[in-house]
Amino acid sequence: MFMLVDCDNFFVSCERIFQPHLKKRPLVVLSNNDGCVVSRSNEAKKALIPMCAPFFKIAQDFKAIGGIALSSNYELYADISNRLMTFLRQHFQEIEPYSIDEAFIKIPYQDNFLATAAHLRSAILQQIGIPVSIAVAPSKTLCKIASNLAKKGPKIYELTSPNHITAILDKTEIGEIWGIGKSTADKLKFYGIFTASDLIKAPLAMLRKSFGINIEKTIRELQGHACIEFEDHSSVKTIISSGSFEHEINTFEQLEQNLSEFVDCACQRLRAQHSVAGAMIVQIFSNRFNHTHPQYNNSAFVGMKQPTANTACFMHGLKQGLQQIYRNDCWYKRAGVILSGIENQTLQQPDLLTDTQQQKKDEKLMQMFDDINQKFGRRSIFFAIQAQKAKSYLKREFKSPNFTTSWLDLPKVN
DNA sequence: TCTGGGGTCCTAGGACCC
DNA sequence: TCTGGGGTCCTAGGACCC
Repeated sequence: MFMLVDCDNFFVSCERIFQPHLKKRPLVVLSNNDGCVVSRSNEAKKALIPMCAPFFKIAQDFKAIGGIALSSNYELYADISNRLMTFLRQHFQEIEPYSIDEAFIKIPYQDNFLATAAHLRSAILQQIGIPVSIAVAPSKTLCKIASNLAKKGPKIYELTSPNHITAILDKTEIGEIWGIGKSTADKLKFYGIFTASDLIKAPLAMLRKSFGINIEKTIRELQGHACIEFEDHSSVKTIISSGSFEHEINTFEQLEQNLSEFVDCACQRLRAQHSVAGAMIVQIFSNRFNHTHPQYNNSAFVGMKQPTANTACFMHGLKQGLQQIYRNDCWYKRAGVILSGIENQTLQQPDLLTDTQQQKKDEKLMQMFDDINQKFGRRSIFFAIQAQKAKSYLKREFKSPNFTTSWLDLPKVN
Protein backbone atom coordinates (compact mmCIF):
# COMPACT_ATOMS: atom_id res chain seq x y z
CA MET A 1 0.00 0.00 0.00
CA PHE A 2 1.01 3.58 -0.56
CA MET A 3 0.48 6.47 1.77
CA LEU A 4 0.68 10.09 0.61
CA VAL A 5 1.44 12.79 3.15
CA ASP A 6 0.65 16.17 1.62
CA CYS A 7 0.92 19.48 3.48
CA ASP A 8 -2.12 21.74 3.50
CA ASN A 9 -1.51 25.16 1.88
CA PHE A 10 2.20 24.56 2.50
CA PHE A 11 3.77 28.02 2.07
CA VAL A 12 0.98 29.68 4.01
CA SER A 13 1.25 27.07 6.77
CA CYS A 14 5.03 27.65 7.04
CA GLU A 15 4.47 31.39 7.49
CA ARG A 16 1.94 30.76 10.24
CA ILE A 17 4.26 28.63 12.37
CA PHE A 18 6.23 31.61 13.63
CA GLN A 19 3.59 34.29 13.10
CA PRO A 20 0.50 33.03 14.90
CA HIS A 21 -1.27 36.35 14.36
CA LEU A 22 -1.62 35.29 10.70
CA LYS A 23 -3.91 32.42 11.70
CA LYS A 24 -7.60 32.79 10.82
CA ARG A 25 -6.87 35.68 8.43
CA PRO A 26 -7.04 35.45 4.64
CA LEU A 27 -3.39 34.92 3.73
CA VAL A 28 -1.62 34.41 0.42
CA VAL A 29 2.01 33.86 -0.56
CA LEU A 30 3.23 35.39 -3.81
CA SER A 31 5.62 34.07 -6.45
CA ASN A 32 8.97 35.71 -7.14
CA ASN A 33 8.83 39.40 -7.92
CA ASP A 34 5.56 39.46 -5.95
CA GLY A 35 3.95 38.41 -9.21
CA CYS A 36 1.25 35.80 -8.72
CA VAL A 37 -0.59 34.05 -5.91
CA VAL A 38 0.99 30.62 -5.37
CA SER A 39 -0.39 29.56 -1.98
CA ARG A 40 -3.68 30.43 -0.32
CA SER A 41 -5.07 29.93 3.17
CA ASN A 42 -8.55 28.40 3.45
CA GLU A 43 -9.85 31.88 4.27
CA ALA A 44 -8.35 33.24 1.04
CA LYS A 45 -9.84 30.32 -0.91
CA LYS A 46 -13.24 31.07 0.61
CA ALA A 47 -12.85 34.68 -0.51
CA LEU A 48 -12.48 33.23 -4.04
CA ILE A 49 -8.91 34.42 -4.59
CA PRO A 50 -7.87 32.32 -7.61
CA MET A 51 -4.64 30.36 -7.73
CA CYS A 52 -2.03 32.04 -9.97
CA ALA A 53 -3.91 35.34 -9.92
CA PRO A 54 -1.59 38.27 -10.75
CA PHE A 55 -1.32 40.06 -7.43
CA PHE A 56 -1.70 43.59 -8.78
CA LYS A 57 -5.14 42.65 -10.07
CA ILE A 58 -6.48 41.46 -6.72
CA ALA A 59 -4.42 43.53 -4.27
CA GLN A 60 -7.02 46.15 -3.48
CA ASP A 61 -10.01 43.86 -3.02
CA PHE A 62 -7.91 41.46 -0.99
CA LYS A 63 -6.75 44.18 1.36
CA ALA A 64 -10.32 45.38 1.75
CA ILE A 65 -11.35 42.04 3.28
CA GLY A 66 -8.43 42.11 5.72
CA GLY A 67 -6.19 39.87 3.66
CA ILE A 68 -2.42 39.71 4.06
CA ALA A 69 0.01 38.93 1.24
CA LEU A 70 3.59 37.76 1.82
CA SER A 71 6.50 37.43 -0.59
CA SER A 72 7.85 33.92 -0.95
CA ASN A 73 10.50 32.88 1.56
CA TYR A 74 11.97 29.76 0.00
CA GLU A 75 14.69 29.38 2.61
CA LEU A 76 12.03 28.97 5.26
CA TYR A 77 9.92 26.56 3.18
CA ALA A 78 12.93 24.43 2.25
CA ASP A 79 13.96 24.16 5.88
CA ILE A 80 10.48 23.19 7.09
CA SER A 81 10.28 20.67 4.25
CA ASN A 82 13.58 19.14 5.37
CA ARG A 83 12.30 18.82 8.89
CA LEU A 84 9.19 17.03 7.68
CA MET A 85 11.10 14.61 5.43
CA THR A 86 13.58 13.87 8.20
CA PHE A 87 10.71 13.14 10.57
CA LEU A 88 9.10 10.77 8.05
CA ARG A 89 12.41 8.96 7.43
CA GLN A 90 12.74 8.38 11.15
CA HIS A 91 9.42 6.54 11.17
CA PHE A 92 9.24 4.77 7.81
CA GLN A 93 11.67 2.65 5.80
CA GLU A 94 10.62 3.51 2.29
CA ILE A 95 9.80 7.10 1.57
CA GLU A 96 9.92 9.16 -1.62
CA PRO A 97 9.89 12.92 -1.06
CA TYR A 98 7.92 13.81 -4.18
CA SER A 99 7.89 17.60 -3.97
CA ILE A 100 8.65 20.29 -1.42
CA ASP A 101 5.38 19.59 0.39
CA GLU A 102 4.53 15.93 -0.15
CA ALA A 103 5.96 12.45 0.23
CA PHE A 104 4.89 8.95 -0.76
CA ILE A 105 5.47 6.17 1.74
CA LYS A 106 5.27 2.39 1.18
CA ILE A 107 3.56 0.58 4.02
CA PRO A 108 2.40 -3.00 4.51
CA TYR A 109 -1.33 -3.70 4.42
CA GLN A 110 -3.00 -3.32 7.78
CA ASP A 111 -6.51 -3.12 9.19
CA ASN A 112 -6.10 0.13 11.05
CA PHE A 113 -4.79 2.60 8.47
CA LEU A 114 -7.07 5.30 9.78
CA ALA A 115 -5.68 5.07 13.30
CA THR A 116 -2.07 5.05 12.04
CA ALA A 117 -2.69 8.05 9.82
CA ALA A 118 -4.48 9.98 12.56
CA HIS A 119 -1.57 9.38 14.89
CA LEU A 120 0.95 10.48 12.25
CA ARG A 121 -1.05 13.58 11.42
CA SER A 122 -1.17 14.81 14.99
CA ALA A 123 2.53 14.03 15.52
CA ILE A 124 3.47 16.14 12.47
CA LEU A 125 1.25 18.97 13.60
CA GLN A 126 2.81 18.91 17.03
CA GLN A 127 6.46 18.48 16.05
CA ILE A 128 6.72 20.33 12.74
CA GLY A 129 3.77 22.67 13.13
CA ILE A 130 2.21 21.93 9.74
CA PRO A 131 -1.26 20.52 9.05
CA VAL A 132 -1.17 17.65 6.54
CA SER A 133 -3.64 15.47 4.65
CA ILE A 134 -2.97 11.75 4.50
CA ALA A 135 -4.21 9.30 1.88
CA VAL A 136 -3.86 5.53 1.67
CA ALA A 137 -4.41 3.50 -1.54
CA PRO A 138 -2.88 0.61 -3.51
CA SER A 139 -1.18 2.85 -6.10
CA LYS A 140 0.26 6.35 -6.31
CA THR A 141 -2.38 7.53 -8.77
CA LEU A 142 -5.19 6.31 -6.50
CA CYS A 143 -3.39 7.95 -3.57
CA LYS A 144 -3.55 11.26 -5.41
CA ILE A 145 -7.30 10.87 -5.88
CA ALA A 146 -7.72 9.93 -2.23
CA SER A 147 -5.58 12.89 -1.22
CA ASN A 148 -7.86 15.30 -3.07
CA LEU A 149 -10.79 13.81 -1.20
CA ALA A 150 -8.92 14.09 2.11
CA LYS A 151 -8.29 17.77 1.48
CA LYS A 152 -12.00 18.43 1.02
CA GLY A 153 -12.63 17.80 4.70
CA PRO A 154 -11.75 14.57 6.47
CA LYS A 155 -7.95 15.16 6.21
CA ILE A 156 -7.44 11.39 6.18
CA TYR A 157 -8.81 9.17 3.43
CA GLU A 158 -8.48 5.44 2.92
CA LEU A 159 -9.21 4.16 -0.58
CA THR A 160 -8.45 0.45 -0.44
CA SER A 161 -11.52 -1.73 -0.98
CA PRO A 162 -12.37 -2.55 -4.62
CA ASN A 163 -16.01 -1.49 -4.29
CA HIS A 164 -15.03 1.81 -2.78
CA ILE A 165 -12.48 2.42 -5.54
CA THR A 166 -15.06 1.70 -8.25
CA ALA A 167 -17.55 4.09 -6.68
CA ILE A 168 -14.96 6.86 -6.46
CA LEU A 169 -13.70 6.35 -10.03
CA ASP A 170 -17.28 6.79 -11.28
CA LYS A 171 -17.24 10.26 -9.79
CA THR A 172 -13.69 11.26 -10.73
CA GLU A 173 -13.50 13.52 -13.75
CA ILE A 174 -10.84 12.69 -16.29
CA GLY A 175 -8.97 15.98 -15.84
CA GLU A 176 -8.58 15.41 -12.10
CA ILE A 177 -6.44 12.32 -12.60
CA TRP A 178 -2.74 12.66 -11.80
CA GLY A 179 -0.81 12.55 -15.08
CA ILE A 180 -3.70 13.68 -17.26
CA GLY A 181 -3.41 17.34 -18.05
CA LYS A 182 -5.69 19.66 -19.92
CA SER A 183 -4.53 18.72 -23.38
CA THR A 184 -5.00 14.97 -22.90
CA ALA A 185 -8.28 15.51 -21.04
CA ASP A 186 -9.72 17.49 -23.95
CA LYS A 187 -8.75 14.79 -26.44
CA LEU A 188 -10.17 12.03 -24.26
CA LYS A 189 -13.48 13.87 -23.97
CA PHE A 190 -13.59 13.95 -27.74
CA TYR A 191 -13.57 10.12 -27.61
CA GLY A 192 -16.45 10.19 -25.10
CA ILE A 193 -14.26 9.47 -22.08
CA PHE A 194 -15.30 11.73 -19.22
CA THR A 195 -14.59 9.89 -15.97
CA ALA A 196 -11.90 7.63 -14.56
CA SER A 197 -14.33 4.72 -14.94
CA ASP A 198 -14.80 5.52 -18.63
CA LEU A 199 -11.03 5.51 -19.00
CA ILE A 200 -10.43 2.07 -17.56
CA LYS A 201 -13.22 0.60 -19.69
CA ALA A 202 -11.94 2.12 -22.95
CA PRO A 203 -9.93 0.00 -25.44
CA LEU A 204 -6.37 -0.03 -24.14
CA ALA A 205 -4.61 -0.59 -27.48
CA MET A 206 -6.21 2.47 -29.04
CA LEU A 207 -5.37 4.66 -26.05
CA ARG A 208 -1.82 3.42 -25.92
CA LYS A 209 -1.36 4.17 -29.61
CA SER A 210 -2.86 7.66 -29.44
CA PHE A 211 -1.56 8.80 -26.06
CA GLY A 212 1.63 6.88 -25.40
CA ILE A 213 2.92 4.64 -22.69
CA ASN A 214 1.97 6.89 -19.80
CA ILE A 215 -1.76 6.52 -20.26
CA GLU A 216 -1.41 2.75 -19.98
CA LYS A 217 0.47 3.18 -16.72
CA THR A 218 -2.22 5.53 -15.45
CA ILE A 219 -4.96 3.05 -16.35
CA ARG A 220 -3.20 0.19 -14.57
CA GLU A 221 -2.66 2.39 -11.55
CA LEU A 222 -6.35 3.26 -11.48
CA GLN A 223 -7.09 -0.47 -11.52
CA GLY A 224 -5.04 -0.79 -8.38
CA HIS A 225 -1.85 -2.20 -9.89
CA ALA A 226 1.08 -0.10 -8.72
CA CYS A 227 3.34 0.49 -11.70
CA ILE A 228 4.79 3.93 -11.10
CA GLU A 229 7.85 3.12 -9.05
CA PHE A 230 9.60 5.17 -6.40
CA GLU A 231 12.16 7.57 -7.78
CA ASP A 232 15.28 9.05 -6.34
CA HIS A 233 14.97 12.82 -6.37
CA SER A 234 18.18 13.46 -4.46
CA SER A 235 20.08 14.48 -7.56
CA VAL A 236 18.48 16.06 -10.59
CA LYS A 237 19.32 15.77 -14.30
CA THR A 238 18.89 19.42 -15.19
CA ILE A 239 19.34 22.50 -13.06
CA ILE A 240 17.42 25.63 -13.97
CA SER A 241 18.10 29.04 -12.53
CA SER A 242 16.06 31.80 -14.03
CA GLY A 243 13.96 34.77 -13.15
CA SER A 244 12.16 37.93 -14.10
CA PHE A 245 13.67 41.36 -13.55
CA GLU A 246 11.91 44.11 -11.73
CA HIS A 247 12.50 46.41 -14.71
CA GLU A 248 13.14 45.58 -18.33
CA ILE A 249 16.79 45.83 -19.32
CA ASN A 250 18.45 46.35 -22.64
CA THR A 251 22.27 46.35 -22.56
CA PHE A 252 24.54 43.35 -22.98
CA GLU A 253 26.34 44.22 -19.73
CA GLN A 254 23.14 44.34 -17.67
CA LEU A 255 21.99 41.03 -19.11
CA GLU A 256 25.34 39.42 -18.50
CA GLN A 257 25.47 40.66 -14.93
CA ASN A 258 21.97 39.44 -14.14
CA LEU A 259 22.63 36.11 -15.80
CA SER A 260 25.88 35.72 -13.88
CA GLU A 261 23.79 35.51 -10.70
CA PHE A 262 21.82 32.62 -12.21
CA VAL A 263 25.05 30.88 -13.26
CA ASP A 264 26.46 31.26 -9.74
CA CYS A 265 23.26 29.92 -8.19
CA ALA A 266 23.01 26.96 -10.60
CA CYS A 267 26.67 25.98 -10.11
CA GLN A 268 26.33 26.05 -6.34
CA ARG A 269 23.39 23.67 -6.60
CA LEU A 270 25.37 21.51 -9.01
CA ARG A 271 28.26 21.16 -6.53
CA ALA A 272 25.89 20.62 -3.63
CA GLN A 273 24.69 17.41 -5.27
CA HIS A 274 28.28 16.40 -6.14
CA SER A 275 27.70 16.52 -9.88
CA VAL A 276 29.27 18.01 -12.97
CA ALA A 277 27.50 19.38 -16.05
CA GLY A 278 28.52 19.04 -19.68
CA ALA A 279 26.54 21.89 -21.17
CA MET A 280 24.61 25.04 -20.45
CA ILE A 281 21.69 26.68 -22.19
CA VAL A 282 21.44 30.47 -21.96
CA GLN A 283 17.94 31.87 -22.40
CA ILE A 284 16.66 35.43 -22.79
CA PHE A 285 13.07 36.61 -23.06
CA SER A 286 11.36 39.90 -23.80
CA ASN A 287 8.30 40.98 -21.80
CA ARG A 288 5.38 38.99 -23.21
CA PHE A 289 2.93 41.54 -21.81
CA ASN A 290 4.59 44.59 -23.31
CA HIS A 291 3.92 45.05 -27.00
CA THR A 292 5.57 48.44 -27.41
CA HIS A 293 8.92 46.69 -28.03
CA PRO A 294 9.55 43.73 -30.36
CA GLN A 295 8.98 40.28 -28.89
CA TYR A 296 12.15 38.24 -28.87
CA ASN A 297 12.95 34.96 -27.13
CA ASN A 298 16.04 32.97 -27.88
CA SER A 299 18.44 30.48 -26.37
CA ALA A 300 21.99 29.34 -27.00
CA PHE A 301 23.51 25.95 -26.33
CA VAL A 302 27.05 26.07 -24.93
CA GLY A 303 28.96 22.80 -24.63
CA MET A 304 31.78 22.51 -22.09
CA LYS A 305 35.10 21.00 -23.12
CA GLN A 306 34.49 18.40 -20.48
CA PRO A 307 31.86 18.06 -17.75
CA THR A 308 32.71 20.42 -14.90
CA ALA A 309 31.32 22.15 -11.83
CA ASN A 310 33.67 25.10 -12.09
CA THR A 311 31.66 28.31 -12.02
CA ALA A 312 34.37 30.12 -14.01
CA CYS A 313 33.88 27.79 -16.98
CA PHE A 314 30.16 28.51 -17.03
CA MET A 315 30.72 32.26 -16.64
CA HIS A 316 32.92 32.07 -19.71
CA GLY A 317 30.27 30.02 -21.51
CA LEU A 318 27.67 32.59 -20.52
CA LYS A 319 29.48 35.33 -22.41
CA GLN A 320 29.82 33.11 -25.49
CA GLY A 321 26.20 32.08 -25.44
CA LEU A 322 24.87 35.55 -24.84
CA GLN A 323 26.94 36.93 -27.72
CA GLN A 324 25.20 34.50 -30.06
CA ILE A 325 21.69 35.60 -29.19
CA TYR A 326 21.84 39.16 -27.85
CA ARG A 327 20.05 41.84 -29.86
CA ASN A 328 20.38 45.47 -28.87
CA ASP A 329 17.01 46.54 -30.25
CA CYS A 330 15.08 44.47 -27.72
CA TRP A 331 14.16 44.86 -24.06
CA TYR A 332 14.49 41.90 -21.78
CA LYS A 333 12.28 40.99 -18.82
CA ARG A 334 13.33 37.45 -18.05
CA ALA A 335 16.43 35.31 -18.49
CA GLY A 336 17.92 32.11 -17.22
CA VAL A 337 20.42 29.31 -17.56
CA ILE A 338 19.91 25.56 -17.64
CA LEU A 339 22.71 23.15 -16.78
CA SER A 340 22.36 19.85 -18.60
CA GLY A 341 24.36 16.73 -19.26
CA ILE A 342 24.63 16.32 -15.51
CA GLU A 343 26.51 13.33 -14.16
CA ASN A 344 27.89 12.22 -10.86
CA GLN A 345 31.28 13.76 -10.20
CA THR A 346 32.83 10.52 -9.01
CA LEU A 347 31.58 8.48 -11.98
CA GLN A 348 32.98 10.95 -14.47
CA GLN A 349 34.82 9.45 -17.43
CA PRO A 350 38.01 11.43 -17.96
CA ASP A 351 39.12 12.49 -21.39
CA LEU A 352 42.52 11.34 -22.72
CA LEU A 353 43.56 14.95 -23.19
CA THR A 354 42.25 16.21 -19.88
CA ASP A 355 44.76 18.10 -17.81
CA THR A 356 43.99 16.27 -14.59
CA GLN A 357 46.35 18.44 -12.57
CA GLN A 358 44.48 21.57 -13.58
CA GLN A 359 41.17 19.81 -12.97
CA LYS A 360 42.16 18.96 -9.40
CA LYS A 361 43.22 22.55 -8.82
CA ASP A 362 39.88 23.80 -10.09
CA GLU A 363 37.99 21.43 -7.84
CA LYS A 364 39.98 22.62 -4.86
CA LEU A 365 39.35 26.22 -5.79
CA MET A 366 35.59 25.76 -5.98
CA GLN A 367 35.63 23.82 -2.72
CA MET A 368 37.39 26.77 -1.11
CA PHE A 369 34.92 29.17 -2.69
CA ASP A 370 31.99 27.24 -1.22
CA ASP A 371 33.68 26.88 2.16
CA ILE A 372 34.28 30.60 2.47
CA ASN A 373 30.67 31.40 1.66
CA GLN A 374 29.52 28.72 4.06
CA LYS A 375 31.68 30.00 6.87
CA PHE A 376 31.41 33.77 6.46
CA GLY A 377 27.96 34.01 4.93
CA ARG A 378 26.52 34.07 1.46
CA ARG A 379 28.38 36.21 -1.04
CA SER A 380 31.47 36.75 1.07
CA ILE A 381 33.28 35.85 -2.12
CA PHE A 382 31.92 36.09 -5.66
CA PHE A 383 32.89 36.56 -9.29
CA ALA A 384 33.82 40.00 -10.59
CA ILE A 385 31.17 39.87 -13.27
CA GLN A 386 28.48 39.71 -10.58
CA ALA A 387 27.08 42.87 -9.03
CA GLN A 388 29.16 44.29 -6.17
CA LYS A 389 26.26 44.04 -3.80
CA ALA A 390 23.75 41.25 -4.01
CA LYS A 391 21.30 43.73 -5.37
CA SER A 392 17.95 42.18 -5.22
CA TYR A 393 16.81 42.13 -8.80
CA LEU A 394 13.66 40.61 -7.38
CA LYS A 395 10.87 42.47 -5.76
CA ARG A 396 10.15 40.87 -2.41
CA GLU A 397 8.37 43.58 -0.55
CA PHE A 398 6.59 41.49 2.05
CA LYS A 399 9.11 38.79 2.93
CA SER A 400 9.06 37.26 6.39
CA PRO A 401 12.31 36.71 8.35
CA ASN A 402 14.34 33.49 7.93
CA PHE A 403 13.18 32.23 11.31
CA THR A 404 14.99 28.91 11.16
CA THR A 405 18.09 29.55 9.03
CA SER A 406 19.52 32.88 10.20
CA TRP A 407 20.72 33.75 13.72
CA LEU A 408 19.63 37.35 13.22
CA ASP A 409 16.10 36.28 12.40
CA LEU A 410 15.47 33.97 15.35
CA PRO A 411 11.96 34.52 16.67
CA LYS A 412 11.88 36.43 19.97
CA VAL A 413 9.76 35.28 22.89
CA ASN A 414 8.48 38.15 25.02
C1' DT B 1 3.96 50.17 -12.43
C1' DC B 2 2.82 45.14 -11.43
C1' DT B 3 1.64 38.72 -14.93
C1' DG B 4 6.68 32.73 -11.16
C1' DG B 5 10.07 29.14 -11.19
C1' DG B 6 11.95 24.31 -11.18
C1' DG B 7 11.62 19.89 -12.69
C1' DT B 8 10.62 15.07 -15.53
C1' DC B 9 9.47 12.17 -19.35
C1' DC B 10 8.02 10.98 -24.08
C1' DT B 11 7.99 11.40 -29.05
C1' DA B 12 9.22 12.75 -33.60
C1' DG B 13 12.55 13.73 -36.72
C1' DG B 14 17.20 14.41 -38.43
C1' DA B 15 21.92 12.82 -38.85
C1' DC B 16 24.62 9.18 -38.95
C1' DC B 17 26.27 4.22 -39.10
C1' DC B 18 26.41 -0.60 -41.15
C1' DT C 1 11.87 0.78 -64.16
C1' DC C 2 14.01 0.19 -59.88
C1' DT C 3 15.13 3.74 -54.46
C1' DG C 4 16.16 -1.56 -48.00
C1' DG C 5 16.26 -2.39 -43.36
C1' DG C 6 17.96 -2.03 -38.84
C1' DG C 7 19.99 0.57 -35.53
C1' DT C 8 21.94 4.70 -32.28
C1' DC C 9 22.25 9.26 -30.69
C1' DC C 10 20.88 13.93 -30.28
C1' DT C 11 17.69 17.80 -30.05
C1' DA C 12 13.43 20.33 -29.96
C1' DG C 13 9.04 20.58 -28.50
C1' DG C 14 5.05 19.09 -26.05
C1' DA C 15 2.83 17.56 -21.97
C1' DC C 16 2.73 17.05 -17.38
C1' DC C 17 3.76 17.88 -12.37
C1' DC C 18 4.60 20.83 -8.07
